[in-house]
Amino acid sequence: MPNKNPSAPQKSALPHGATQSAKPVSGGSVAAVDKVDTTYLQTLMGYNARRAALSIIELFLERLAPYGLKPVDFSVMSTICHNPGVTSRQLCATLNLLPPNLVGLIQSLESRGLIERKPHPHDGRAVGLHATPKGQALMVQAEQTATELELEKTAKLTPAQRKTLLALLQKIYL
Amino acid sequence: MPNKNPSAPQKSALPHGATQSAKPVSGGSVAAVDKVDTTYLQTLMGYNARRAALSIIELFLERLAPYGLKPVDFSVMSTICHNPGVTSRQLCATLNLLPPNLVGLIQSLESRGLIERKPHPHDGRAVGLHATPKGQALMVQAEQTATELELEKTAKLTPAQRKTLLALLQKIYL
DNA sequence: TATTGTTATACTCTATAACTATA
DNA sequence: TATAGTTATAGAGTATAACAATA
Repeated sequence: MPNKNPSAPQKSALPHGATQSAKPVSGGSVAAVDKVDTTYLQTLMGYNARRAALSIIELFLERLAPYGLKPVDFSVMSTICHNPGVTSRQLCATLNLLPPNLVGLIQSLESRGLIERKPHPHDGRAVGLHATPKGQALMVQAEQTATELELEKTAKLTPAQRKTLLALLQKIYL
Repeated sequence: MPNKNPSAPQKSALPHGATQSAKPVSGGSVAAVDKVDTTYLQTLMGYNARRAALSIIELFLERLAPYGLKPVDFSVMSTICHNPGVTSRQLCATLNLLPPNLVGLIQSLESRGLIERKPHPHDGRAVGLHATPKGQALMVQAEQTATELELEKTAKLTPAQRKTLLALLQKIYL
């Protein structure tokens, strides 16, 4: 029984105006769809957040390609820059990544001369990650490019709406 | 030259209080990071939207698993239910999918008896997709489960904030 | 015993090129 | 010539299990 409370309206997974017992049009109900209705999906936060994120990431990939940075590379490099000495494990916890998937990424950044690995002061197991001057210089440019691209993609929003949107999104995942 | 306008403050990709010319602490600057600072990433819409989406999708996968539906399966089935006779090409355009990736998905839904393929009324190349009674019944339940799960994940938001968030996200990708 | 970092590997998701049948 | 649907396949992203070194 989908409706425990009959007074509360529920979504129906049926076309507008249709009911569960509605019969098909005579001849087999083969009408063409002119405009696709996505009313229901647009009520889902997961759907809208994903579509918005992918829309921004699409442009991100294009604009950040000259820096050789994809979204995850960018967020890792940025976090290292702003947190010198951060460990892999801390990056995983902060950015919601899995340790095995970070290994190759860190090695790549190191071989490009963007970061350095130094022994951790207290913990012999851990390794502190530090951006090199080259890495820092790259990220100053990359972060500016990212910020600009984001302002373009959110051009329909006022500064106040943009601030509101950021705060509300963080209420979901933080 | 990163700053065309020196009077406009810019993000620096450097730790708080640090400057490009700041020298490392004596001994090699090997201080441990206690709390990771993500201030900059949190100013990016792409980052926040992605993190929020993944947070919701994580629970979505768990709750919708009994229905055998993953996010894309769900959005496809839902769109077919609400738009009887919709074509694959229309689904691709609406949901931002690529045709080759939809083929196996449609075949799977058909072999499960959730949808039927009927000839298109005007276009001999196209195929109209229709949810079977079994598929419709499944989606009534699945959509209710999805809606409930979303309300849980957005529990920190007021109904007004939730509505605002949906509208603002759509301003980005629509 | 628990944790950091690592290796190997499997699985899923996404993207590209090329083909057919019809418009 | 253009479009709908399909096939095959490659690449990227994400996941689990297990191991060595250190706490």
